[in-house]
Amino acid sequence: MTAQTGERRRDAERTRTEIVDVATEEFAERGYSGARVDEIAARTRTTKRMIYYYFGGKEQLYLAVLERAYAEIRAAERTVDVDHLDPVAAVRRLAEVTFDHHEAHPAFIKLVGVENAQHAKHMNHVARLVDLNSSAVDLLRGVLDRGRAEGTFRDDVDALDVHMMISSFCFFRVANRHTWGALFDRDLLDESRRGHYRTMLGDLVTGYLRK
Amino acid sequence: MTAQTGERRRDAERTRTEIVDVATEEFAERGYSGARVDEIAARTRTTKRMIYYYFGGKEQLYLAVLERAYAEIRAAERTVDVDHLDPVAAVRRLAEVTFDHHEAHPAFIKLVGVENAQHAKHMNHVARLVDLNSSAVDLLRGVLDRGRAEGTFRDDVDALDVHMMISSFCFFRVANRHTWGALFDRDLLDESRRGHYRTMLGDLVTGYLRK
DNA sequence: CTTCTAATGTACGAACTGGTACGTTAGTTA
DNA sequence: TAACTAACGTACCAGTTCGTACATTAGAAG
Repeated sequence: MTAQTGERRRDAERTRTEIVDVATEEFAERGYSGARVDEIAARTRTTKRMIYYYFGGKEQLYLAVLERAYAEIRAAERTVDVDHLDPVAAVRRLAEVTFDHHEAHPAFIKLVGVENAQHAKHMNHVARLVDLNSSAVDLLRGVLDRGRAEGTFRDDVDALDVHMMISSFCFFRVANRHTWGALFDRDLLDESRRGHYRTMLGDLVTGYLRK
Repeated sequence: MTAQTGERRRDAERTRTEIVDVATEEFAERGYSGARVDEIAARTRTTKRMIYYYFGGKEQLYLAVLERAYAEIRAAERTVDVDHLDPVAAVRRLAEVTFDHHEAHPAFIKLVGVENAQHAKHMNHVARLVDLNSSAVDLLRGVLDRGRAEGTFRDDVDALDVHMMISSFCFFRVANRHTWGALFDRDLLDESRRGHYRTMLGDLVTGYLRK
């Protein structure tokens, strides 16, 4: 309750946050079973004991990591404003935001991969996540409705399918960067090709939607 | 050299194959560090000792798994014949073959994820893989050339980019099945939606390519 | 200043896990 | 049938890794 931040040697909140920060990197990089509790502790200014003190165990720590990662990305998505754009431009804008998100949060992408590798069994235990998650799709649905009413878009498309189309392109580019680089000698995240792929995604989606 | 197959108690080739079969499932399901050598051995008709006898260690076994998985999928790709189809139909056919492949080989998809999680560091040690891998893209490039010559396709598209477009859609659907199911309550592999997604992919790609 | 507790650190144990030393057997060859 | 080798099995070790018992301290409360 005091204001002497920065010099306190005991700060529960700070310790918790730091543990989750480091754990996010560790789990993203090595997977659930590959991640080492000792390693996470070592890269923190505190000790392994604190992980068990605050979180209870490796699994609960992973849960905390997952929950925070999703909460962050959904919060960012909610800030997008597309109402002042025409439907085509709005869809393109949404695709670009998703594109940028994926590029800016590689650790998140990796966590999604880790969670899928475990059949999403942890995610089901975090009820809060499901509530958070419709925001991006809801935005998209609104835009699609406008486009249909206007007569610009075909009217047999589902918002979730379009979201999947966009996500898959963005996800793949980040997630499979390494095998793609090894097999085809092309770095999908090379800065010089960034604009090209961003435009390509927009063309792809709007092209599909148009009547 | 004898012909008494089926009753031999000692069959090196059979033992090797069986180990790789089981290891493929184990590595795909649990990841590299999550996979247990003891578990692989237990699910085989032989013992852990044989894994070390034939492969040398966990890492070399993983390499053998990876190499065989890629060899299989590339071999299947090579069998596609698109020369008798017009460019648009041929592209659609290639997309569908990729789509079907991904659906039929979930273990392969998971291995790709596992390998990317490790920055594809093992793949670089399997030189044979890189040679194998251009087949799908070469086929596609030929079709794109025909389409351009014919005037049907835009002429600013790269075959590798189109291949990426197709792969990303197919990959995502299989790889992220579980988180998608948990977050949006939609099973991307549900049989009743299979045809829908297959058509959607074809529309998407051919729509993008057309002038 | 004393007391009390949340927060923190140290040291260690039990189970797991990759790997190996050593012995055995099937099947081939002379 | 005797000798030889590839193929196989058992038992075990050494290092790792999650988790915990126990001791300690910072800082708030009275």
